[in-house]
Amino acid sequence: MGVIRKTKAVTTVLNIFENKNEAKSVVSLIELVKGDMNKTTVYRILDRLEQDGFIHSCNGKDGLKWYAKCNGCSAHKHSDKHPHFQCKECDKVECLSLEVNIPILKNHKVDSTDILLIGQCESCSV
Amino acid sequence: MGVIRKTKAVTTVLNIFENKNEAKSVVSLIELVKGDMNKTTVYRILDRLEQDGFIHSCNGKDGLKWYAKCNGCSAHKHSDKHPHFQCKECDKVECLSLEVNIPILKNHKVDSTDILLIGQCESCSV
DNA sequence: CTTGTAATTGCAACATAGTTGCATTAAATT
DNA sequence: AATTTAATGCAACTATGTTGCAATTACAAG
Repeated sequence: MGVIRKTKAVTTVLNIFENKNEAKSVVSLIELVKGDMNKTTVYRILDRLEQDGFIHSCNGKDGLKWYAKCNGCSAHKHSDKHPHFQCKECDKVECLSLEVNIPILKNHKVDSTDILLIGQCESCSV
Repeated sequence: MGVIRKTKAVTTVLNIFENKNEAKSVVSLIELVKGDMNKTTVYRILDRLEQDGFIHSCNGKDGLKWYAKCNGCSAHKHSDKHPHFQCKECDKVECLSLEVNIPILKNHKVDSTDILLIGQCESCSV
């Protein structure tokens, strides 16, 4: 299941993440590849790439989904549980290499976390 | 600015939060008061109540907005920066009274956090 | 290199969440 | 009771994301 074919569209999307190690919102990705492929295709490629561990997603402050390249992930082991930062001025999302330790909750099984820090990025806090 | 009038619609929404101290998604609120008021009104009332510190919002795992009653907040001081928990089975959102301490980030001004723990709630982890 | 098949894509239509403008209604102040 | 202005309803709209299906294409097998 889940063979990923190296189509032109997949290559295009992968290149975007390879060339610049930067998180991208789905909306901006669709805009970026407009003309090369359909928005449906973008959604489907992102799903596949995420399932196979090439990229990971997080929710931005406005409820929009962002994607970024994974470091050290595969379809089997997803080690990308890092927090993210979003600038409230320019909206840019960054992956943070931080450990945030969450206290154990009784009566709850926690199996993932969504941690987003919101504020001003370096360029915007002048 | 921002005078909140005690209209029938506002009272209805406030009662929902007073009677049961439980987070509600906007969608479920609209459904709950269908017949009593328009969905536009629901969105606008939620905005006003949040601005005035009666309720606070958080983003669920699917990017949907959830609201819950504030404890100890006002329009001037918003002390509700607690994390939330969402059950991946039943989707229910709970406020957690936990302190999660975030390491200081150099080059970033952090002024709020969005922390969502995802897993199984008590009723669903049988 | 050709062929078979299953993954991938495009497209149009749809679904859902949320917003806006404007005319109407109704709190609350006098 | 009259006045003022916040609040509401409604319809139309925007944006994000999904689905079904026919057409295309990667790629493995011969």
